[in-house]
Amino acid sequence: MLTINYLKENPAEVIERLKVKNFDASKLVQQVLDIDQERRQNQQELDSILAESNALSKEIGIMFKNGKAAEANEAKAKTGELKEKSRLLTQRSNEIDSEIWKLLVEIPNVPHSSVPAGKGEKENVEIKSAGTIPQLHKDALPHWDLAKKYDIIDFELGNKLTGAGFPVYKGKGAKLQRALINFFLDKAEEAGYTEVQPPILVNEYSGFGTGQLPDKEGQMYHCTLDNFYLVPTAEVPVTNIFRDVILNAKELPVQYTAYTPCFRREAGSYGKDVRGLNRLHQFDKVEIVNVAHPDRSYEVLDSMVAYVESLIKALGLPYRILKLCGGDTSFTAALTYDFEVYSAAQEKWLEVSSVSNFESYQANRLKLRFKDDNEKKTQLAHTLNGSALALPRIVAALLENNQTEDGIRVPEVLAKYLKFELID
RNA sequence: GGAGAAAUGGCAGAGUGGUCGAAUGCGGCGGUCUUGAAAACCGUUGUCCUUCACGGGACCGGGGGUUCGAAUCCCUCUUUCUCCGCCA
Repeated sequence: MLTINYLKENPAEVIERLKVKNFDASKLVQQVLDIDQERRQNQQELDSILAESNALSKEIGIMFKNGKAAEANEAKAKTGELKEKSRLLTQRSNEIDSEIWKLLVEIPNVPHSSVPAGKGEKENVEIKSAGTIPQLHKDALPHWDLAKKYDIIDFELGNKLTGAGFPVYKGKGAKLQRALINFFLDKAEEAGYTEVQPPILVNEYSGFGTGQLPDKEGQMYHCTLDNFYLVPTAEVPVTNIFRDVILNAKELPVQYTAYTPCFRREAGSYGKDVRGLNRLHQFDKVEIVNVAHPDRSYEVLDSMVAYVESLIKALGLPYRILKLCGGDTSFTAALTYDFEVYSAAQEKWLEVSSVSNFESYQANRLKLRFKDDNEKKTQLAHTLNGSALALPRIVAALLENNQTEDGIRVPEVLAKYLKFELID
């Protein structure tokens, strides 16, 4: 969430820039400012009451020590009124805090000044397009048919075990998954990321920290008995490693990578785009997470974009990079680049990565701060993350684009992870 | 799952109702000394809210309570450790 101080200092700017996200913040911002005014006044009153009562208690203690019990008991009588006052002020203070909190979580992150206005996908700006779209032979098949033909992914079986959107990878299909995960993790390590294996169930504090809760509750699978959520992305557990943490400025940027399965309910998204691997309830993904100094977070974002691009290039897939418009940029992000690869048999661009700078929006929820050795104050850090990469659509594109009459060629970079060059 | 013990500052570890935000040691930072380093010595060393500032307030695992006053007493939750049971 945005900090109150930021809202207080730049109310007009916040309102103006949120229009790019098609969000009218004017009312919310005003409400926050009004309540904050009250909060401060309330706090001051409470503090002075407490100061008075602290002083009185101290005096009473000294009186008892000096054997002046009668005086002490007299003084005690005076405390009743102070207690009642402080009780009321404390109660009001709690109410105010929760009111402010409710308002703040409803205000989206302010988009970066370079984010174009726009309502949806169509207004996203293509900033780069590269690679060659392959000419497929005339009997070329979409990946779901290839999966069946070579018996590498079984959608019906997953349907039997769990339900739609939970495929079973078999034989060379399973090995391809494993190879991709290892390839992505090894590359991330080379790029300076530390590998972590986080839990894939998280508590509600973690869900809140990265912004999935409270508003996107319905996107996650919820284990109600223990109140845990299945992670929709490794971003959640990995970023929450830094919840309530104060880093030393020298440690920045911190770079973590993790492979996890990801679980998404995808409620309400049935229909045309969900065939085969295009949209699943469970999928594998390697994520990269950065915690950066505010002054350098956009450099870090650029480096992440370059890194993700290098992965897609290495796999030999045609791709394009989009800068998302305001309407498509998520609630919590300030700036997002999407990567899409071209899946030649479906003749479709598939989103395989989303790289975002959240600036201090998540950090404020997480209380993730850093401190310079020679500075007294702590400062909120910036958080960034990106898929590097999500497997299913990469697999879909690889299968479709690399199909030949003899079988499906496997990218050369995976050679050291696989004992075969052809899926046949 | 059952029984018991514990949770204090970066770490270790005092503190069982009153000037305790908290002794002491280690570590960190600054300094003296040194050609440099070590040792020794001196100083400093948590977070948050509020205030232009002085100052004030909150925090000793989380929440609640008792009391004029709580790190200290009570309730509750969480976590850790030990023992038993179960188990990959």
